[in-house]
Amino acid sequence: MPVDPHSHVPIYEQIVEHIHGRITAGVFRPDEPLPSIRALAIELLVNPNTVQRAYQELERQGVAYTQKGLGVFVAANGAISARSMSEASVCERFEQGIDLARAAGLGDPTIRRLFDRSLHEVRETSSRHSTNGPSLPGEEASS
Amino acid sequence: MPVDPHSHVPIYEQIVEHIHGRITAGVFRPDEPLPSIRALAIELLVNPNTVQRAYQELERQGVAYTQKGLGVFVAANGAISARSMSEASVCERFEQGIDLARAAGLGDPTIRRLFDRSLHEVRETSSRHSTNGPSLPGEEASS
DNA sequence: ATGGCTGTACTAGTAACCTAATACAGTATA
DNA sequence: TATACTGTATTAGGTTACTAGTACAGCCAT
Repeated sequence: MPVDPHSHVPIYEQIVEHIHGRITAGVFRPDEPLPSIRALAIELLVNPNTVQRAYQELERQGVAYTQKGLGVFVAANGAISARSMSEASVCERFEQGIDLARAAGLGDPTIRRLFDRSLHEVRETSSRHSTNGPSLPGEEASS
Repeated sequence: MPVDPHSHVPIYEQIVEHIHGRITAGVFRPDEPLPSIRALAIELLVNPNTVQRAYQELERQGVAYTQKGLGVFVAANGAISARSMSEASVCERFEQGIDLARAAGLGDPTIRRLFDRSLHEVRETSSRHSTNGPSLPGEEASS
């Protein structure tokens, strides 16, 4: 449950990005159901309305589709869509950091050094996310 | 005026990070005055109260100090403080991106590829920030 | 058909961030 | 002293994100 209520990014967006990651990683496969709104709300200690909003966003993106009374399912091309959305989110964060660094007059070598430092720190602190399995088959084929 | 009212990060924090960058880059030097609250509010098209909040935060961090009736000035060790705060902000963004990427099952090579792509894209789009001069003496000495 | 799931919809309330307007206090200069 | 800058403080109002509670509607198994 990687949701941080104190983050500046809205919870529903965190959920959307979380689902993107799960689909990209192959945890949720096309035509398989996502966790029910209520179940995920309980798991994340979040209001069901917040989860619903996230699922609406996923449907708007074409990553998922809804069958009333049955649940929300991963779309046929959901894996591809989710992958590109995931990469976009990642790059967005990277670009924000790079913008900040450039504004501070930092050069590319320094920026790369900071990135490497972050890469190593996250490795040490990566004892969270992944509620069902700590080791997953890491997809390794960038477009 | 790099302030984005539509961003999820509060305007006052954007201002704080902006000032950090200016001090780190040597635009604002120790014991020199920062722009007045009202002047910066006009420049950024923002409410003076928002700028005041940013300046309060800078003072709380020890980056700046206030002399009532005179203005807000860069602290003696403001450059060092601002530099570390800038780097922390940059790394925070990087770590957010890395967390997202790992949650999507992406491996280090892919993550580095995305980072390089971001680095190049920002270079092309870097025709903003820096209100007074496009080229500044780039500090190049990381701790 | 009843019960238990699913998603959907609506209203109300809270908190954070920001805006707006105003008033006050300290400092410098003419 | 008057003026014009500085920062400070207070009150009110708006928007967004989220919470909370409730009610409704579709699907399915018993």
